[in-house]
Amino acid sequence: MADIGYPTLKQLMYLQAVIKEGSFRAASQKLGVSQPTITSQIAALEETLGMVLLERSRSGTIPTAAGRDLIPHITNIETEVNGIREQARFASTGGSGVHRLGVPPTLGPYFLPEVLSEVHTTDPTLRLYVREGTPRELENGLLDGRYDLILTTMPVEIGGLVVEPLFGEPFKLCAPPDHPLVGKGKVDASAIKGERLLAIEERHRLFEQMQAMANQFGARLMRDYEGTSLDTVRQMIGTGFGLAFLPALYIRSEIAPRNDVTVLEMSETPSDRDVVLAWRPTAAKRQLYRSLASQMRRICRDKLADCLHVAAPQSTSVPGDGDKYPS
Amino acid sequence: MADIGYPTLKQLMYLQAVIKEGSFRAASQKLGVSQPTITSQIAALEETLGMVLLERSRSGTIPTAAGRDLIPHITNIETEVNGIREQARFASTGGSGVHRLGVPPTLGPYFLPEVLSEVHTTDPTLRLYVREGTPRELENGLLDGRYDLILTTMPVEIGGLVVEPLFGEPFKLCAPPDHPLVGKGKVDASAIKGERLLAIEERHRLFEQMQAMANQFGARLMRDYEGTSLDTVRQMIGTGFGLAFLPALYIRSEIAPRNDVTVLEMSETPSDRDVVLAWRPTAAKRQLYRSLASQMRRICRDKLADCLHVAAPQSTSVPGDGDKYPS
DNA sequence: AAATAGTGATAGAAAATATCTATCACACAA
DNA sequence: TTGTGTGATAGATATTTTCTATCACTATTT
Repeated sequence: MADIGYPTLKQLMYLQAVIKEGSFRAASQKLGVSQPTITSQIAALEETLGMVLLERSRSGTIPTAAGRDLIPHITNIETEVNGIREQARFASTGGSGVHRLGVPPTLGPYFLPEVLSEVHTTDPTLRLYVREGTPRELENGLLDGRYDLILTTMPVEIGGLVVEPLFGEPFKLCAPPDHPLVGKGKVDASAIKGERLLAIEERHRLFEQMQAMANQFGARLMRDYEGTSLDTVRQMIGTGFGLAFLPALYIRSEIAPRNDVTVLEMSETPSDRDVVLAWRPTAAKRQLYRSLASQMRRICRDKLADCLHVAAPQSTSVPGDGDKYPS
Repeated sequence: MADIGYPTLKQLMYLQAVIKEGSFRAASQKLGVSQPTITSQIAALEETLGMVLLERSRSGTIPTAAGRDLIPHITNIETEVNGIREQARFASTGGSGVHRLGVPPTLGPYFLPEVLSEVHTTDPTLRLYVREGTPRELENGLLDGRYDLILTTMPVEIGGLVVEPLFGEPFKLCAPPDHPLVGKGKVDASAIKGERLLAIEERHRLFEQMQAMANQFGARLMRDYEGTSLDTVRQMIGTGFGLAFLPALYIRSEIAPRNDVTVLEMSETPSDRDVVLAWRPTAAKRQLYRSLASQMRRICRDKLADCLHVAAPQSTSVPGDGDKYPS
């Protein structure tokens, strides 16, 4: 839009006040500036826009048709500016606002419900907008700003992020109820040597961990029947397809309340997967994120200690993090 | 809303550009200002609002949650500001805009349809928002800015207005079809001496004119049966209640097409009512209004000369109009 | 008729803000 | 190691905003 200049917000507010008060002097008193300020700023506005906006007389002033036409626009602008200021006010009173949290689908849905209620009670102004993605997607999304922080599992591959350990999540061997190993007490590693184990799809980080566990016990993964989700894997176990290692939070959430799958106890347990919260070192709300991580650890210690190994309360950073930003 | 300051429009536009372009330098190139200008203006905005709005790094910048939350507001403000500029552009290309025209209910509905079509064809950007009122209401409304201009009849009682004569509107005597005077040729004034005439309600200027005409011919107004509108008066004439003087434009619009009322021809005719267009001497668009008055006279001369006495093409001002504003 | 009180406009000075150039410190890529 | 990108800082300059003092005019009051 060529030729026509830009008004300033002050000019528009001065015009609105003159129209409302009916005179330059009344408006100047209302706004706390001098009357010549109002006169000159409105003259400048009229020159910028190329329109006469007010009819001036010695008994006061009324808007022209052109001036009147601007009023709805100015009212809308005022509303938006006050919306901005309201958000600023909200932020200044400690409001935490909306933050986008990325989570893996094999973890988020089984962990977040355990903690978000208390997080929200503690800070009603903090709202977490949760979205799922694979660890690769989560890390890339954190880097390019699509997430503000992510819940993920080690290893975090992109350098330079702040990484706060939350807990280690054990895996447990699950079998159909009529499997020969059920009811036989602790299962030795030799019992599943050569056994074919079910697994989730390869694109999940969890697949690699399932692969590592199978290798650890001399078992093999069935590559012909991969589950698209943990629920699918559970269903396959329940219908007698085979055994699988499943994560503890999933078991607690989706298997413990049922009896279609039996959780076996092994004499030798596979390694935990280490769950962490991560964010950019430049994040404006990094103090808030650190507090959030601490709170999540505490809730895990209070409520989930029987099935998780809660991490020690200190952060680490992945190599590449400079001294510039305290984590 | 205490404490929180006001952003400026430029600051908001700088923030929006940085978020969109992904870096201060790209935004400064896009906006044609130097990069330190962007840096310092956004820092000032963050201080005004008390919020960190951007995460800065050496690879560019992304908005914080607080910064992102401002984007819809800034977009709305930009839209409204461009709406203002669009109106300015429209005005600068000769657009006439919306003007509020006050008219008497005994005249406006019978006159405006004769002229507004051509007025609109001549200037499609001129829109007249028509509202009715009594002459007293019209003059007061013009003074306090509720109307931009008014169609009214003389005398204009408030001083200091610009008054452009349009035409003189004759009155004609109307009778029921079976009245003894019907079919008797021209009616002498003596024929209605002592006759009781119908009239409109007293609050209309027209009532005074009907009173004057009755006095002129030695007749009397019926005060027991006043019509609330010209249509009501016509209906009363048609059902044999009596005679009345009615204005020529009303007759042309509402009676000529019917045969329930007969228009008599008198050897002595009553005075016209003088119809004028009036506006404030300070009106920004007074040149437009003068052109409008000229055009209305010309249309009356072209189309309505058989029933109106069109005024000469020059304006007069009611005493009280200073030399300050050309009319 | 004179004085007073209100209006918006103008002139020039002062204050405040915005923008500039030059340069810095840092990180990353070649 | 060098070159190229980023945002930040310092100080100067330019521009804008606001002020005080006063004007011209009109309407009201005395």
